[in-house]
Formats: sequence, structure tokens, C-alpha cells
Amino acid sequence: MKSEPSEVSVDDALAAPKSTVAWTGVRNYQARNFMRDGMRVGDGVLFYHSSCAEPGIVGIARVASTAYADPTQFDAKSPYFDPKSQAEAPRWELVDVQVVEKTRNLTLAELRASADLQELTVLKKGSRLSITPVEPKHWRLILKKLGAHTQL
DNA sequence: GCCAACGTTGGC
DNA sequence: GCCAACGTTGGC
Repeated sequence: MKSEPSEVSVDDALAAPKSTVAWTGVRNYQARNFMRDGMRVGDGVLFYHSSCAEPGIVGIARVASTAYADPTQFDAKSPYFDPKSQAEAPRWELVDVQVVEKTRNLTLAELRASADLQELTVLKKGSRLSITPVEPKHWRLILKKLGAHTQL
């Protein structure tokens, strides 16, 4: 899951109550569907910093809730406000994400240089989605490269 | 700031 | 349903 550190960094998430943040602001249907249909409480998450000096995976997290309506879509003052979304039929949903471990920055350059990660969705050409699935084999490889203590 | 590679919108 | 125009993402 990508986050711009200027918005919410892994340190911001760690500093939040229970190291948990609501993953607000996803405004892409495919990414929303991954959260709504593809995630279960306890699933592992790779916390990725994007649009910054050194993009890369900076932490391990877990899905901490099932999907629910993203409140920012109804907040006229929020940059994520969606005037077309109706309270009875919210367009946008989110999950809570709990950081389990802050890791070193496994940089995008390092990911791209890894022969065994070439099929990772987020590395594919044209991949812009802020949320992409990770195959179990890639998950294991990445945790190893991160030197993670966590086993999820 | 540039720009490739998307996704969305809306006229027809 | 088509598709041009526009908007966004995100690395560089």
C-alpha cells in the first residue's frame, strides 16, 4: 500500500494510537476493490513510501479492519471530498492499517534490481495503483530482504 | 517540471 | 458504445 510520507509516513502511523491509521483517500475503483474484496483482518501489508526522495518499502503492517466508508468523501473541506458520493451509497471505502514493524527502506531501485521480484505487480510498467496485491512467494522474499523480525 | 501511462468524463 | 480531452500518479 502506497502512501506519500508528506501525507502519512510510516513514522506517522507508528505514532498514531495503536499504530493504526485509516487508509483514507483512495479514489480509484480497482484499489478500492482490493481493500473491499481482497483484504481480511490480519492480512499482511507492505507499507510503501511514494512520491518522495527515496521511494520504497519502509515497514510491515497488517489489515486491522474490514472495509468501511471513507469519511473524507463526505467532508466538503477535505481534498478527498467527492460531491457525487451519497451517504446511503458511499463510493469509497477504506480499511484500517496497523504498522507492526518499521524496517529499513527497501528502495524501489533495489526492488527493480532483484531478479526474483520482476513479476511483482507494483514494478510492472504503467502500474500506478496505490494498492496492489503481493504473491506469497514475493512476500517471503521481501520480508527476507527487509531483514524483518515479523512473520505474518 | 517533465512525461508515460494510465483512469474518468461527457458529448455525440 | 466510442473516443477526445482532461486529470492523476509517481518516478525521474
